[in-house]
Amino acid sequence: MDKEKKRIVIADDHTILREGLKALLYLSTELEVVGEAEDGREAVRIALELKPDLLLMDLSMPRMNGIEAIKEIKKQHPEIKIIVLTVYKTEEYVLASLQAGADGYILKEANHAEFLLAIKNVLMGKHYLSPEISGKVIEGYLKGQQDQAPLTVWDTLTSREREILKLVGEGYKNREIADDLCISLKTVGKHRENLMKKLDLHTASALTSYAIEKGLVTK
Amino acid sequence: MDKEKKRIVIADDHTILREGLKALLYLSTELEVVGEAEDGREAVRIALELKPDLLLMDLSMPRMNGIEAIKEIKKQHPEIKIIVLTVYKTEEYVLASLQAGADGYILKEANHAEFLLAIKNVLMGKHYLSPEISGKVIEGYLKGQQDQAPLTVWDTLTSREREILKLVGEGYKNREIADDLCISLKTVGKHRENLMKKLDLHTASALTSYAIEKGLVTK
DNA sequence: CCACAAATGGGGACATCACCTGATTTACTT
DNA sequence: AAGTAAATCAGGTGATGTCCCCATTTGTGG
Repeated sequence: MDKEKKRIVIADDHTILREGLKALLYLSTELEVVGEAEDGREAVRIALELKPDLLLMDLSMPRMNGIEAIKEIKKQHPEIKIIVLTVYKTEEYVLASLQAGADGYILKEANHAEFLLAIKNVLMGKHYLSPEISGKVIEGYLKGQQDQAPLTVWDTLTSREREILKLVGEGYKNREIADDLCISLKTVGKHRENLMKKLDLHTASALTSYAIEKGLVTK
Repeated sequence: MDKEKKRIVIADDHTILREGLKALLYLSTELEVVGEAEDGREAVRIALELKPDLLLMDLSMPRMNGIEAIKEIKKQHPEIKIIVLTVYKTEEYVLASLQAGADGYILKEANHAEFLLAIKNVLMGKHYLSPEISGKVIEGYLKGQQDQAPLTVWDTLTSREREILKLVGEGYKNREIADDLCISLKTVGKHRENLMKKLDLHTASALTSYAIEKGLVTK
């Protein structure tokens, strides 16, 4: 096909999985792993820097979850193909991933062959969904077209607020969050303030509690 | 060393991880993957059937968890070496694994080199624990050998401290906790201080996080 | 083009908390 | 009877967080 190998980046917080995938992809003559990331933010940075052909992305990662990372990357470089590689087989994750711009969605219970098939398809510009989930997604996708009025408090949060909430939930203090996101301490405090107002919570602990309850925290 | 390759079985519910590990181990001339299992029950069956030199075991698997599987296997064939490969880095899992008879414990965030090192050590009859967890565990484990006393940090907490921790986890502030328990604000602060010292945590959020993780919060 | 929301930041008052120094009382163990 | 751990409380300092005020920039939709 191509003379050049396709350049791939792997984003997953489990090093041993990344190394395994590398070894797996190393067996292929058409693919080459050029970078790795162990959290969402790093994934965005590496993707924008290396501009790989394909990005394999886990969903639950520290610091920034996969969905946000996908949005960020796709916004700036829609040509970078992204395949979600996760354990979640429920609709909400699949839909959220697709809406964020993912080109493929495969489960960690997939085998080598399916894995390569997904990569091949996505690199050719097609989409790929694991057979286990494709069924339920299509109906949900079609159904989700007409109605749209969930509007829970959760839905009123901006993506940045969710990002801060996740970090608060992981126990970071404002100073650390500010340094991590390269924004002012005041801004973090402001987001936190807005979060507490929207959620009607009044302590850091309550925010943490909420974040964990919402499944925002990886750990 | 040996003329024959060491025979290894991998038990993990994520196929892609198993395949990745196989590819990784395939690079070694001394190791050979002879079997796989995707849940605990299967792991027991395969292990007893193939009697491998080494078993790599995930902890969270369908049907039967890794701990139970380890106990079962070790009961019948103590000579089969078992390394736990998991995402959990909390003491309780480590201790439970060791008590069940595991010979090694490594995290999925370990890299290739550490992974091979662990395998090599365990195959030579030694034990191996990931550096990230070895510190806190070794003391607790060794200590737990002679005297029956505190096995985990958790066990060093007094009942009052657990009571405060629960309330912290539910998002109450010190003033509220004090009123609730009819004690001084200072006393609540002291308990919190002791808790943080014992648990090596440094923010209210981190305490909350810990409390929830420990299942202390009902809600 | 204008309005609005989202994200960014600053100032400042005040509350809360983290972390240290002590202390006393009670109760259980040796 | 002495020793020890648990639980209670006090004082203090500096860090952190809460919650108001305000502003600017950017993008998106009417």
